Amino acid sequence: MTRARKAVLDALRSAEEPLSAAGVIARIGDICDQATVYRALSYLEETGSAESFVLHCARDGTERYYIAAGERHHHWFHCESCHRFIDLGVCRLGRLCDQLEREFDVRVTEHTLYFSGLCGDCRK
Amino acid sequence: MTRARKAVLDALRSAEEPLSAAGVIARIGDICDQATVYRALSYLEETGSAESFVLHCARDGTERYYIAAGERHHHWFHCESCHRFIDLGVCRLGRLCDQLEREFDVRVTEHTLYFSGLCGDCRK
DNA sequence: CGCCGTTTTGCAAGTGATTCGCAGAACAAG
DNA sequence: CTTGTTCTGCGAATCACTTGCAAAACGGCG
Repeated sequence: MTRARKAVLDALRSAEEPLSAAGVIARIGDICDQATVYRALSYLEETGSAESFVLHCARDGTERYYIAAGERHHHWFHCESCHRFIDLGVCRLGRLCDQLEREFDVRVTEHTLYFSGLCGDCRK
Repeated sequence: MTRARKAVLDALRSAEEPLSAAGVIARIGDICDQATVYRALSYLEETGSAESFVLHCARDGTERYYIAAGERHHHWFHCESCHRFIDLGVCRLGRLCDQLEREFDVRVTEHTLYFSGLCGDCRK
């Protein structure tokens, strides 16, 4: 693993929430170029060390967010007010996926799911 | 409802699947300008006549897809081979949303969910 | 119907996120 | 150390989408 890729993976691991490319660059942009960050993120995803999803948020626009891959994949809640993410724990769609595969005769290889709204703090 | 907006809404209604802005423009680009299509899509979504989600696909890249709003919102399956969408029927996440709201003390105002993989035809 | 203030449109240029081309740097194997 | 391969930085390009602005369409109302 090269220096740049390691730095990107470390950034993802130490973040407690999904990071956009811009987020990664904000953290380690001094270590390597933004093109390198993008390439490293693609590489990490291709090799299974990271996962990503595309999320649109009013403040930051549409960006792809990355997370270091863990044992099992998680889903996230995004607060539209403070723009933090809350980890909703491991995926609960296993049964639904199976059911849909049977019901619609498809092979589901991946799914994208996230929730947005207001977190407890911002709702008060 | 203006001519352009009506044309865009008709395009969404007559499509049996989510359309990207490019898809709409392919259908009615001769009637109005692409900027108008984008503006009309935003307008339709703001006023509740359409819904959208952002999907990434290997062939077409990352685009926002729109559907004419029906009684209840649906979720979709996207085939990575023929790039067609399959309507998976109305949302089945009601219970899960409620549960997550209680479990994590959040207010879920919207969610994004779609599945990708291979459809029955392409799997053969 | 004609006038006037508001909205919408077309066109062209601008943004923001992401990707690419290319030449030099870092590596890996022998 | 040499050589072939992979990775990086830098700058330019691309893609999806947005905006500024002037002309066109619309909506009331006298």
